[in-house]
Amino acid sequence: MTKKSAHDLSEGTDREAEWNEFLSKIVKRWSNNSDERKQHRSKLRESEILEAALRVFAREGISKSRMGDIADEAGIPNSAIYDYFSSKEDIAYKVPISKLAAFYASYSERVQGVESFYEKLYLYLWLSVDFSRKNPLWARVLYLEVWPSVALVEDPDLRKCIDDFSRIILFLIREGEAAGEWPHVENPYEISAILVGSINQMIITRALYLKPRNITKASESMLKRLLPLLNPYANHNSNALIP
Amino acid sequence: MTKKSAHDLSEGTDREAEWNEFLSKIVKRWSNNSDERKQHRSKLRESEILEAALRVFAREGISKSRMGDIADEAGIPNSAIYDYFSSKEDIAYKVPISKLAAFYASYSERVQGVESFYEKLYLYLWLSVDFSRKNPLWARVLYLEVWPSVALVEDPDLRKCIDDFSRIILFLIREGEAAGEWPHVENPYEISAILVGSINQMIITRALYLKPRNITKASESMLKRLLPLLNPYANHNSNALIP
DNA sequence: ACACAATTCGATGATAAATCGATAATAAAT
DNA sequence: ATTTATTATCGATTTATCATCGAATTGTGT
Repeated sequence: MTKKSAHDLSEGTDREAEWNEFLSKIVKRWSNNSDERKQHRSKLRESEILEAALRVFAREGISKSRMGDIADEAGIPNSAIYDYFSSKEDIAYKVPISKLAAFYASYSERVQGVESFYEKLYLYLWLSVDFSRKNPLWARVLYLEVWPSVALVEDPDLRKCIDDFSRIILFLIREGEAAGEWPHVENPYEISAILVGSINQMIITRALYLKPRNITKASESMLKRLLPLLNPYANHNSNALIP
Repeated sequence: MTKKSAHDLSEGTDREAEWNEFLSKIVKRWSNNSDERKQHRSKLRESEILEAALRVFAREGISKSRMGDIADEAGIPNSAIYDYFSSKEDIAYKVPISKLAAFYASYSERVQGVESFYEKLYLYLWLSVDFSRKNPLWARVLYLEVWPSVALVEDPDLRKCIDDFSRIILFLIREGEAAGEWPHVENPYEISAILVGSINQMIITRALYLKPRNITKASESMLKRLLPLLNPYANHNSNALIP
């Protein structure tokens, strides 16, 4: 701790408040999507199309998926898709956003009560693996097709939504440093790249080859190797954290 | 070293020979592509199309690139492309293969004389960054569009070619262990995923945002952090290695 | 110079994305 | 309950791009 201990409590609370605001902004930004339709059946159909598209994209890959395939999968005529989405691109981008929003919301909920920034960070990465395990079709589309090429993408929403993933990590690294949980981080981008790259690589490998079989265990092992890079001297023990 | 020292030399040589054969097989497999054309102008045109396609893919992204764009870029009529490539997919996959082959060849040459497996591994990863720095258009297409989705790809050549990238790393990890350069590696796939994922994440970030500015320096810093994961106790110094 | 093979490219067909407007379903107003 | 206005649906059509084919052109060996 480099801070004066007299200030620790209040500063800690401020920091906590700042973090909560930061996170809830992100959650809110992506939560209330597509509330523009007036009739109920319409909202229903929109999400049906999204889900059908997800299945088709995961099966065929985005580029080989035809609008007709999606329409067939949803049991509607081809042209009906265009009543909801302006183009194939449009639908390809809204599919991942809708679930990534759910991920942010889920994390926001589960991180409540987690005290240290180390554990917040651990939970974040752990949950991203867990979420992709529970949504394998989505993971396939997002990690194999959309994420890598996000900058080629024109849709600014999708881009922001994915950029937020790393923004959260960088925020946590900085806050943990400010809170004195680990020493000064020379290059937060480097450690962030290591964390995101390694975890995503594991998710990708799993999506492609079904290896490692038990990705939860594998990711826990990996995180316990990588997070100590933040503080090589401390001996964090987060066994108790993960449910 | 756990080996009997009486055998060190001969075993080392065997190991070296095995490694050389392993590597040269990979190099050879991808080197002599497309020597089927009889006339010289034809070979020339084929590579002109490939280069034009690379420029267009890097500019527009593969899915938005039209065959007409590639034809215009190469200054030839649309249909001429089909004299060389069977489809848009076909050309999209041959573009990355041709340069990845050059990377393997380049590594094979430069690794000659490098003694330790630690240094061989360091050089490999370092060179992959350097190669992408020198071929930014290719890096953009390979890392952002082709690599992640390689398993969705039907072309078995491309898939094998990219799988070889990780195979080399795994081979080096195992050989380095067998040679006694580091202790038993519990899960080589984990460390391989960390190395590949982190380095690729850096290359991707560079391709997308031009950050970090000096990717060579950044990758050296990253590798010096990550490779010690192989042997937390030793103090390798590879400063002298990199030119 | 000739025959033969390799290569080129414009015309054309096939496939899939995207549009449009007539019709149907729902909600709102009286 | 009936009419009216709004919203939603879908078949027919248009547009764009991929891909093919074969006649014309160019290069090669004798």
